[in-house]
Amino acid sequence: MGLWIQISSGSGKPIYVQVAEQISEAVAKGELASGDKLPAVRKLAAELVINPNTAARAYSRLEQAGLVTTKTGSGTYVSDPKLRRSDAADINILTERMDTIITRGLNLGLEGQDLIAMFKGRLAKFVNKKAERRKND
Amino acid sequence: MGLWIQISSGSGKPIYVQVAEQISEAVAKGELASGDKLPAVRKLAAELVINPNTAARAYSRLEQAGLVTTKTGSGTYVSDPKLRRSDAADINILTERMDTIITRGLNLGLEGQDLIAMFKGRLAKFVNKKAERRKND
DNA sequence: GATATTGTACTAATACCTTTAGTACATTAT
DNA sequence: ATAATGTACTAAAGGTATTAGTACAATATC
Repeated sequence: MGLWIQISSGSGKPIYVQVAEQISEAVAKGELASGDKLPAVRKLAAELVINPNTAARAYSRLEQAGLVTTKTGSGTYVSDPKLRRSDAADINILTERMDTIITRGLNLGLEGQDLIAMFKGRLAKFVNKKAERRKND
Repeated sequence: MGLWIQISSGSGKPIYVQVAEQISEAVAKGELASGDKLPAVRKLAAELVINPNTAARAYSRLEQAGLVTTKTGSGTYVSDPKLRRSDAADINILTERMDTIITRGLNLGLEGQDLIAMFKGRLAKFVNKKAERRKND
């Protein structure tokens, strides 16, 4: 597997956020499955030409989100999805973010139906990726 | 109309963002309609006990988003929704944010159907507010 | 026209965030 | 043992964000 992570300096987002987001998305799409090992922080840092500390910070963020498990001396692994249970605070943040999106969409002149259609459309891209992956297993 | 804007110091969000977001949401829900005049920056600043510059910055952000129109010497007014057309860049940002939410939701163990249900649920709160408002007009 | 009201522009200071760098340490794999 | 892994800590440098203060320009009101 080549390294699909792309760092964009003009993105406005910090490097460690970009790395964490792209890994998160890969997990959500099933491109990274439970148990998969992530590159070592020093290796990832070398390939992306960033500081090892920055790579470690991305992993730290992912671990805090419960998405990966780290074992010193062994590596960082995608954690079991069944152990990633959502608590009330997580759901609250999710709904707040939905409200923000809905606010923005409605104020752009979109209708509620448009927003639902968009949301389903984006969601399909995730589910399809997962389905493709299951086929190839 | 009393002042419904609530500033929370522990929110992590800058004051001007909080103000702009709450006004945006009010517009999306129809609590503020096209043509409505917003409080003057100094008046808003005095009521919220913030710096007038901070209030002005919130308005500036809303104007950049096309949500309000400002006339120096006159005031700041909610703009006509029909003039708030969405361009490609706006839609792109919207879909990116949807992807972020979907990523987070799926990684929390939620199913696609759960996310769609949540999204519709949140959207309903906006549409209902608009319907209530139309009734009272 | 005079005055008040409104939004804007500019500077400055403070604080925070990000990134990099360097070093050292504990744990695990080989 | 040796190598490889993640972690912890400090430090410095640079940039950005936020707020505050002051002065200015345009409009409304009389």
